[in-house]
Amino acid sequence: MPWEKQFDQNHALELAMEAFWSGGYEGTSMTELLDSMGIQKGSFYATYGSKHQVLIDALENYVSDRFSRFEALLDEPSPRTALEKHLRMIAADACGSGRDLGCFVVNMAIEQSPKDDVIRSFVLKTFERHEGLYRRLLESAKSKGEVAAALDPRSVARGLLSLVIGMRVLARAGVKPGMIESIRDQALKMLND
Amino acid sequence: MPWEKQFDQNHALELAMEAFWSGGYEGTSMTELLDSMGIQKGSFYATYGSKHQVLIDALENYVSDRFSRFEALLDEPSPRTALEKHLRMIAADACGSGRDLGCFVVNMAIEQSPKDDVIRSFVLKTFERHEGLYRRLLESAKSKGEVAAALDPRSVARGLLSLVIGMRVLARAGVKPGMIESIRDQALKMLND
DNA sequence: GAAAGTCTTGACCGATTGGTACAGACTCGA
DNA sequence: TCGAGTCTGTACCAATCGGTCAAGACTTTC
Repeated sequence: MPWEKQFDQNHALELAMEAFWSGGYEGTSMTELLDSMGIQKGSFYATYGSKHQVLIDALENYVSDRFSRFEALLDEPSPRTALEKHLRMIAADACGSGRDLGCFVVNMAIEQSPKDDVIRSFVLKTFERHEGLYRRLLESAKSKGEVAAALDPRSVARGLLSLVIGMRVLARAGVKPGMIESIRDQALKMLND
Repeated sequence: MPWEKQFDQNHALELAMEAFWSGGYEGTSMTELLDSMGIQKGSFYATYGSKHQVLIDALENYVSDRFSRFEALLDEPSPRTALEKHLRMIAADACGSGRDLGCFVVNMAIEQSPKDDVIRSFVLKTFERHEGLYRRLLESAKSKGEVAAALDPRSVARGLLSLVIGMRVLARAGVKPGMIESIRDQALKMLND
């Protein structure tokens, strides 16, 4: 049939994600959002339905993109090394150019979890998934003798998750890289007991 | 002179704090804010000047209230026990009735730090103050032989801060108490190396 | 080339935003 | 008792909020 869309839907969604990530959901007005996406109101509502739906779509894209890389860690030969690499990467992210963005999921956990059930359950699911990844890596490392036999994978996984979340909050708040590096070191130390 | 204020200024500020804490700054409209405070627009602007100023005042009250209790830990005979008590208290808070509030400072770090310089520097100062408290407690514990001589107070202090921040984020997101307890246990373990 | 169908544009909507202004209620000192 | 001075309640403000809709631009199919 006639006339393809004049803009790249996925690309516009990506731009929407960046806008929400940096400015928050309520903090990003439709005007700002449309400017960021480079499309008009009509196209927006025809394509995505609502501001809220775009937030959901953007969040899902964000998470699936991140996790596709995270979960590749499970295939690496040394789970401990993989986990260490992951932690270093997260810390590097929290010092890099986008450091004051923090983590999109964490930002939404704070802003929207208490008022929006859809966001809340998505955020909770994502945190559980992240914890589960850490736990499986730790279990695997344990079975290979790469970490102490006494280590409790579930508890350490949760500790790592909390540490990483805190790191992202601090990065968005604007702390200096030295702070992030200390936290990374503590995260690595957590694998030792 | 004439006519005292018909409402308790400090009490109204306390109510404003609760509103911002739960709903965020931009997420709390003037209408909601005034309803929460139980006063009228005229009184509000005559007394506090602006919505923004009330946020600052509320944040400062929140922090000074919390830290007056936190810093009392420095006077306790056993710094390690004091720190452990503090961590248990924070964890209990994150499981208690106000668990889905999270931490007001953390919430504002996410929402306003990147857009508001006043908030940003206040938040950073507060995080540094919190880190400093942990560090002093750890130094004191170290000098008393309550923690290992090899422990790096600065690094561990930063790890604890990050862990606690993560805990509050997770609590606001709505995780089950078991998660919080695991994180608390990891925080306590961090004192052991 | 005309009909059919999809896309973009921008005018428009009522509601709500944070903030101002002022009339009137009130309490004080003289 | 009567200003003087302060507080409260509310009408009002322009601006912006998220969202709708119809007119027209455009590409395709017949």
